[in-house]
Amino acid sequence: MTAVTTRPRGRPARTARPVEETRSAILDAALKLFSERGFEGAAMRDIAALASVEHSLLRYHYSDKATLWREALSRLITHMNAHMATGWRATEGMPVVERFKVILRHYVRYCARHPEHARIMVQEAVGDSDRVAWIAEQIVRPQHRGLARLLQGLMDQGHLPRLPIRSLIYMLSAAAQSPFTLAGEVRHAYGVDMSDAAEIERHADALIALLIRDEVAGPEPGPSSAQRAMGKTMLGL
Amino acid sequence: MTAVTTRPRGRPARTARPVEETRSAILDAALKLFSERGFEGAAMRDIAALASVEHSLLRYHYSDKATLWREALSRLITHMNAHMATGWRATEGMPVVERFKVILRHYVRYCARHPEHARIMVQEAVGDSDRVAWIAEQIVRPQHRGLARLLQGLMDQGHLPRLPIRSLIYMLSAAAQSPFTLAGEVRHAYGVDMSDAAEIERHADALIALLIRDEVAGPEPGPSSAQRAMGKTMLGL
DNA sequence: ATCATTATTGCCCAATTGGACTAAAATAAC
DNA sequence: GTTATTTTAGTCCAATTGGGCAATAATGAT
Repeated sequence: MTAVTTRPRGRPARTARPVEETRSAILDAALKLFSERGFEGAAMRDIAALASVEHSLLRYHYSDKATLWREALSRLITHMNAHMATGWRATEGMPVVERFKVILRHYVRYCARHPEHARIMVQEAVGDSDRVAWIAEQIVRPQHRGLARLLQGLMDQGHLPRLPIRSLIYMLSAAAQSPFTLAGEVRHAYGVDMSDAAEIERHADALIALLIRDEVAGPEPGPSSAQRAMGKTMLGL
Repeated sequence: MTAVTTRPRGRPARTARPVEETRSAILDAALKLFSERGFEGAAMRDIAALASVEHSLLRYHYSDKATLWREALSRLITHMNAHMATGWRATEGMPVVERFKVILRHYVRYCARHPEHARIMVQEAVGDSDRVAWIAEQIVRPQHRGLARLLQGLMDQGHLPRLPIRSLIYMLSAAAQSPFTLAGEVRHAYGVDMSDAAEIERHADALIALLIRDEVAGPEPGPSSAQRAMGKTMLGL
């Protein structure tokens, strides 16, 4: 009565999927559930199910839950670095303001495509779990270092108000991420889908326009600040 | 053998604490743990322990976990409304820019004192739980309605660039909340305690200066935009 | 004084959790 | 072909989970 058609134990006949693909599927699933439910809330078995794999396999490839989390985030960082690096490289010779605008837009697009990123940051940035320390060391510090230099340059040239750099960095990145991190809320409150490409660009435009408010050019007496502000936005960015 | 000194079942002798205080302690604990670990991650028993109460009592006062969550958030909203209302009332006659600055500072202080608020918004703004819908209806929509009118006025008078209102609201509130929501990260990455009063005011200054960049006054030719930006910040806000 | 209601605890349960261990097929090494 | 290694699945376990329920002291009503 116990064994009628119980599937035999070990490795199944279909090893069509190469190992790396399996590992990647596991990390994808882990990232998704960790970001949606937090570390404790994400069950290993659910991650396994999402990756179409038995839950014991997670422990085979990644020795425990904390390791799985770290591996998933490591891969995310690698992707982010790759994405942002193209932005920095592509603008190497540019005047600093133009460069900043391009990089901002790049960043907004990344936030839109990877809302898990910001969500995990928020979920973990509390208490004293090892994970906060890991994030601060692996992600926040390197990222902020590069950004701080760029922002300092912009302030020195008067393209940005002279604010405490740390505040500026936090305001800037939060402003970039916010509508995507809160995409569910936006959908319910406004009926708008923030994964739509047009919405993404609109938000990038808005962020850039909020931060950089250059004069049109030259020393002409200039119109009222109201008219200036309006004209600016009409230009697209 | 089973019963040696087993405490008798029912209500204990010490009913020193009035009921309302118990209920309030439960909501405090619930808010704290929901914000730190998310809905699924927060265990009823842990909430109970934090409120120094047996876990069955939660089910007596609030029939189930979802109800407890809703009650905790309702009380949070009430507090927020009360806090912000004083800001709005206190500035009723003021010119719109000054009013905006005071209200912004008010909001930053609220964010600093109640980082749970933003953290819960982020954790829930995903998927299609009933909780997202509840938040959008109860919190986001009313709050944004009031803010939108104020921002529209500021744009019309040229104190803010003319951006899509929705984007502006999300950028603005995220920028206000960010360093407090991520306080753990800030502590690890910068060694700074964002609950410190001076840091709170510094961040409020930064936010205000980033958003409002009025001319000093009058139509004099004016210094370079670099000098202007610098002078501005030196003024405090 | 008696009785109903309120506020609280202790104990029970079925389901779920992270993890340990075992079984076995696929693959590579010889 | 045999053997070792890699990769997978199934089973068992102790702990924890949300929720159900009975017991009982405090409080209030009569």
